[in-house]
This record gives sequence, structure tokens and C-alpha cells, in this order.
Amino acid sequence: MPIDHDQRRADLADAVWRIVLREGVPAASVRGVAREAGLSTGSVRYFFATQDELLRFAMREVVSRAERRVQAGVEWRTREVGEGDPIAAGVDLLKQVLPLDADRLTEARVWFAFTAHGTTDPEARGIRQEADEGVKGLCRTCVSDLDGLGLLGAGREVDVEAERLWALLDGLTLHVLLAPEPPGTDAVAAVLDRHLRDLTLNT
Amino acid sequence: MPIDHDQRRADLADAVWRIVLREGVPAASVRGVAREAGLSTGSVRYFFATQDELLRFAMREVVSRAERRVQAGVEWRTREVGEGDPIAAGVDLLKQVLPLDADRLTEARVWFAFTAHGTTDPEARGIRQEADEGVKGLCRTCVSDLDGLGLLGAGREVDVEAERLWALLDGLTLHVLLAPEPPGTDAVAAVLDRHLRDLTLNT
DNA sequence: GCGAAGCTAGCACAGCTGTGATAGGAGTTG
DNA sequence: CAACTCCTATCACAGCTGTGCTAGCTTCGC
Repeated sequence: MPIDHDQRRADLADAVWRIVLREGVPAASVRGVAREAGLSTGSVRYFFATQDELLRFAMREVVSRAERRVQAGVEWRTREVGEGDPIAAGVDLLKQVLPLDADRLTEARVWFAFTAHGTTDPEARGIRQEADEGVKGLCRTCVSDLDGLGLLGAGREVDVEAERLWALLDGLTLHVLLAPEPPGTDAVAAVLDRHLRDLTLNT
Repeated sequence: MPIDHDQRRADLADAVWRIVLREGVPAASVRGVAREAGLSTGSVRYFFATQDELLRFAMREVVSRAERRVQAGVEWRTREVGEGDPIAAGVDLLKQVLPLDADRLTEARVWFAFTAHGTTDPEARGIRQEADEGVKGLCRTCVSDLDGLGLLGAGREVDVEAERLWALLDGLTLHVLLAPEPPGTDAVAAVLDRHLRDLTLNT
């Protein structure tokens, strides 16, 4: 019975994650990952010809997981928007990409590490930018939904507000990751709520 | 005539910066830095006993430069606040910590690389957090100045707004660093201006 | 039984790493 | 002149790195 390649690759990506979390991207050597996964370097290199390939796969895995979560959130959201509170709907959607529970915190940490690694590796940089487009789109959706409902304050432009909301979102993520005592879920949600509510005010 | 130690250490920090910019923190090996600075590893290690010491010094150098710049900005600002436009004064002050010219862009890149490295090295993490306190304080100053002038919108809390402004600032920095076509100075200033102006609106 | 995949483990190579230790060349001071 | 400090360069050690290569193991299809 042959081995499930996808499963193996996912397991190896998992091993990469664990090492990245403990010791950072540079420590994710082929030998280290092999040890972490309980395999030999030869086996690892049977599934990933080169180290870069392995690392990039592990990085893309972050995007995949986040995408699945957001996808589910979007469907759930369409109901909520219809039910009346578009602000709360926006907050709930944006919270999906913030590291507010253990799993997403792990993802965000790994993601951040790879982002920094992207300063060196152009392909990693590309993956980051691709994912960023998605998040940016999410922010734009929130703003233009408000606009569509006639709730966007007078004198506000969708472009500027989307950009601002996006920056706020990434800033919040950064602070949850780096602060000595990270803001709690409620605090983050409050900031988000306040921001979206401000978008309804006339300038 | 003996050598100026401070100057030498600064030169070595400079060499570290150049390597970090080109190839990332992990590439800043003792040998590499020595080569970059035109010295031998022995010489480097005469001024920095260990690699960590060298790296941490290079990281602190970012903070030193930024602090000098902001310090100057603060004095310049007190005049401006008095002259009447506290919003513009706030924008000008906050722009000091954003990577809006070549020098500050360089600093920010290096800083970001070290921040990520801080996930591994606790001392680097500490340096980041210390500097973050400064930036956070800057944001708080902007908000509470508005409050002091009676310009803060009704129903707004200084704490929440400072936190939000800080997140926005860090998010903007991140985007300037990572975006494929970074927002221009004007766009960033516009976002900042819009944000500060919003703070004067009643909720 | 036999061969052919699919997968694993291990070795070898060349090159890098941080750091300890030591020898030598300047320049100043006695 | 000698002794001294300051600074530099170099060698050595042990250990890590990515990757090429090969031998052996299972498990399948015939």
C-alpha cells in the first residue's frame, strides 16, 4: 500500500512549523526537520527535492488554512449582513484573520517568521504579497458593503478607508504577536468595532 | 594614536546593516561582517566578544538613530502645536517614525529583520518591546494632546484611541515595507490625517 | 517466484559556522 | 633600548549546513 503523499507533505510542513516556532526559520534545516518528523534526510528529500521547496510549501500551508477558515466565515457572514447588523458582521469577518485563538496564533507566528524570511527569498515575498491581496480584499469588502448600504459617512472614499482598515488590521496582528502582554480578544474586537463605527460618521 | 572604539563599533554595526539588508540576519556571520568591514574576524571579536553582542549592538543602533530624530521632532512640534494646528502637528510627529525617506526606509528594513529575529532571541525581543513603548507613548501623546485641547470627540477614550492609532501606525509601516508598490508619502500622510481628524468626531 | 516500483536510510563531499588561542606588528611610555 | 598596551591576523577545533549518490527494504503486479 503506497503512502499518501499529500499527508506526508503535510506532516513535514507540520514539523517545519514546530521548528520555526521554537527556533525560527533559519533553524529549519533539512536534517532538523527530518529529526522532528522522525525520518531520515533521504526520506524528506524524496518528497521535497530541495530545502527551499520544503520551506515554501510550509509557508503556503499557512495561507491554505487561513483561506479555508475565511471562506467559511464569508458564507456565514452573508446571513448576518442580511439579518441587520453590518458592523458586527464586519467585525466577525475581520476577526477571522486575527490571531485570537491558539491555532490562529500559531499560524500567525509562523506566518510572521516566513514574512521576514521573505526579505531574502523573493518567492516567499511573493507568497506574502499574494496573501496580502486577499486580506486587503476582505477590508475592501467590509468598507464597500457599508457604502452599498448607504452607511459610509459623507466625504469618505472607499479606497482610502480600505487601505486604512487594512493597515489597522495588520498593526493589530503585529501587536498581538509581539506585545509582552497581548491585547485580549475583547480589546481587539472593541478597537475593530470602534473603527468600523467611525466609518459611518460624516467627516 | 589609539583607535576610536565607538567609531569602530558603529562602523561594524553599519557593516551588519548592509548584510542584513542584502541577505537577512542569519547571513550576518562574524566572518561575513569582518569581510564587509574590511577586517579580520579577530579584529571584529576584539570589539565584540561574541556574535550576539555584535548583532544586538547593531539592533540598538536603529533605536538610537530613531530616538535622535524623534527627539528633534518633539521640540519642533511644541512650537507647531502652539501655533494652532494640532492635527498637522500630530501628523508631522508620527511621520518621523514612518519609513518615508531612504534613510528611514533602510532603518525600518533592518529593524523589521531584527524584530523577526527577536522571535528567537529574547534579548532582541526585549529591545523591540522597549522601542515599542516609545512609539506607543508617541501615539498616546498625540491623542491626549487633542484631549487636552478639548478636541477629542465625545465618547472617546484616550486608551482605546492610542492603541488604535498605534496599530494603524505599525500597520502602515509594515505596508510600506512589504507592498509591491509601497504607498507614497502623500498617501500615508493622508491616511494619518484622516485618522487624527476622525478622533475629533463625536461617536 | 520475479521484477518493478515506492520508500527509507546512510554515506560523502565541500563549505560554512562560532569561538578559543596564539603570534606578530605598530605606537607609546618608561 | 626595553617593556608595555593596543590592535590585527591567523590557525585550529568541533559541529553544522545542502545536496548527490547508492544500497537495501518493503509491497505490489504478474
